[in-house]
Amino acid sequence: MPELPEVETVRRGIEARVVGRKILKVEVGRERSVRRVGRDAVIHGMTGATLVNARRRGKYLLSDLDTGDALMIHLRMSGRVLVEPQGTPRPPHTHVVCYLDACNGQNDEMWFVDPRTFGEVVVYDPRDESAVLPELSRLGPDPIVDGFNGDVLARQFHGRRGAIKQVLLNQHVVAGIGNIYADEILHRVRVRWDRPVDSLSRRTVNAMADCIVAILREAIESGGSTLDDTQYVDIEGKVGSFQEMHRVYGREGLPCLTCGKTSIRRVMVAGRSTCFCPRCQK
DNA sequence: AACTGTCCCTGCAAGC
DNA sequence: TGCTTGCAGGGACAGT
Repeated sequence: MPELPEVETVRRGIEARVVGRKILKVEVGRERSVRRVGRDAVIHGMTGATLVNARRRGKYLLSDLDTGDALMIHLRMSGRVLVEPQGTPRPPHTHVVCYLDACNGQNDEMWFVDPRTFGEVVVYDPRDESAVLPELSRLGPDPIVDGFNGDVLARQFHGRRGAIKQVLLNQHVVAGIGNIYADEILHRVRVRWDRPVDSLSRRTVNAMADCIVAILREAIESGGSTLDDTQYVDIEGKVGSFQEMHRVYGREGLPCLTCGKTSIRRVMVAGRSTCFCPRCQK
């Protein structure tokens, strides 16, 4: 599932393959993928426009257009952005198609593909950002884009209560961490998912900040994590490899790779599966 | 303000 | 074999 490292990998792909190319024509299949502003706004907003950059905040992909408008793509659970030569058969659930101008003699299409349709494509006037995308202004710091360390994390934890895992999943606290990386981060810093956030020592918070940055950076270098359902692939359709480095996620019943003794346990927390080592994580 | 539960949606796997 | 059921999960939203 796309979390920060997967979204960052897609961002890099858009930067390399789409930025600077004019969008000649736009087709929207399923209205639900453009539900926020509607079909006409997306078609009219992107037709004839050129992406001038590819940015990211947490799991939000953002681009400024040369028309003055902006583009936001959120992959949510199952969204993909793919760039393929014009005429390539499109996969099922291709909801938005952008025809790109020729680059090195190649006419390409950029597709937004999303089986579960939780993802969305938004084109908007940046002056209306707080009205169209109010959640952007509420996002916490991005561990890669923004300066991020123990001081920042301690400040974000201040006044909060509840289980550390749910706090890490809260995008208002830190932007970009999802279910997989939350489990991996907590395992590396040896903290159990249900530790109250206000019970963590300052030393542990510092270590956790270091783990957040380290794991997310390592995952970006691996091109993200692709699970067995292969929902996530990069813009070229290639799978990531960080799942091979997972030490808890998807390893229920297997021996912990750190202590080598205890089996990884899985419990459901707020409807999300949570994997941890009962021996290593306290 | 911050927390909890519900909902959205489809594909797939397990169970009967 | 073919149905039903449950699970996967990000985040907005409503309710507390």
